[in-house]
Amino acid sequence: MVADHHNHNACIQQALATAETLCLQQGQRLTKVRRRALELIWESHRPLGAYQLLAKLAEEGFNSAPPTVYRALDFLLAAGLIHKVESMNAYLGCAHADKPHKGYFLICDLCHNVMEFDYQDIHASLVSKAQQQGFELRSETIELTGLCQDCQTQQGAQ
Amino acid sequence: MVADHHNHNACIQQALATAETLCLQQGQRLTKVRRRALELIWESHRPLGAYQLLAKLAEEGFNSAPPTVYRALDFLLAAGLIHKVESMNAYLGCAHADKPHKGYFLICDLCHNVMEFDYQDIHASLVSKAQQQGFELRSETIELTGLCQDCQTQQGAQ
DNA sequence: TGAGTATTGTTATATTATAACAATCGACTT
DNA sequence: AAGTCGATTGTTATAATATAACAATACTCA
Repeated sequence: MVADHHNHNACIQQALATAETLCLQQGQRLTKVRRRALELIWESHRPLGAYQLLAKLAEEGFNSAPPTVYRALDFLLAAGLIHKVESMNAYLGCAHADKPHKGYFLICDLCHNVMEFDYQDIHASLVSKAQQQGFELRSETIELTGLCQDCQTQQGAQ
Repeated sequence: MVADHHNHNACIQQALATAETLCLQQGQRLTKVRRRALELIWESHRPLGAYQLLAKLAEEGFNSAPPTVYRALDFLLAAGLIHKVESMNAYLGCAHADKPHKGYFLICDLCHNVMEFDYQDIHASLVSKAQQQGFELRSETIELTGLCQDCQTQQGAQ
């Protein structure tokens, strides 16, 4: 069981509402399976693997073949509603889908919770670093692992 | 054909020599298959997939079952002689194996060449960012994609 | 209603990676 | 030189992640 640091239900509802709005604005269709996939990803609150998600969808009567889940994931990624955590092959709800941004993550090696963090200055450094080498930046994968505060405390307590 | 921006042969020899030295110092054995794997990774000069590497090793008479290549890769990763590019599931020679460091990469979306870049200030920012959230950093995955200078030029020329 | 596009269903397969246990090798001891 | 023990490699099987290709259905809009 994960401690509930916040009202997670509310943050799921918020994310879904944002998703509805964005899709409407952009003439994209948030179909049943896409919507439910997004909701399930948010419910997990830590990165969810494609096949874990597929299993949950299957339980609810959705088609259980891989393309179902990968199509939903592709859609949600393209819409900026989720991020892929490359180092885990797993997917995570994006907390700021309304403001296009890169996902910068802190991933706990023990509890596997993930925090998205702010990055304006780091982003600027990276862009300028790249420019120095004549490189035109398109995407950034920033995934940091280590121990979150809770897990440090628990380790110390043992 | 890739333009030869430098004497790549020399840089492979350098890398192999460093590998020999490091392994000796640490009482690790750079066996035939490990040595050849490292050499092949360097020869490609861009990230090489595990099964691509396996195929090359097989051509040369090494065992052609997956564990062969994954064991070699695990060894080389643990020794800091190569990096894994998570966003490509591919492996790359480490240019500074003698100084422990994280791999920070610029990856060209077109030619797939990869540049490792320097990062002291970015590293410092990331550590402090993490600390602000009570997070103890262990590993960093920094993979930037975009267009390298050559590919920008070629695109413009078309 | 019909035509055309987007979405989903379905089957098959590609790609990346690991588990488990047996055989062999190397380094060191006696 | 033979014995021992741990590290390395061989071998078979399978897990985990992801995509291709084409058919069927649903949605949109004229």
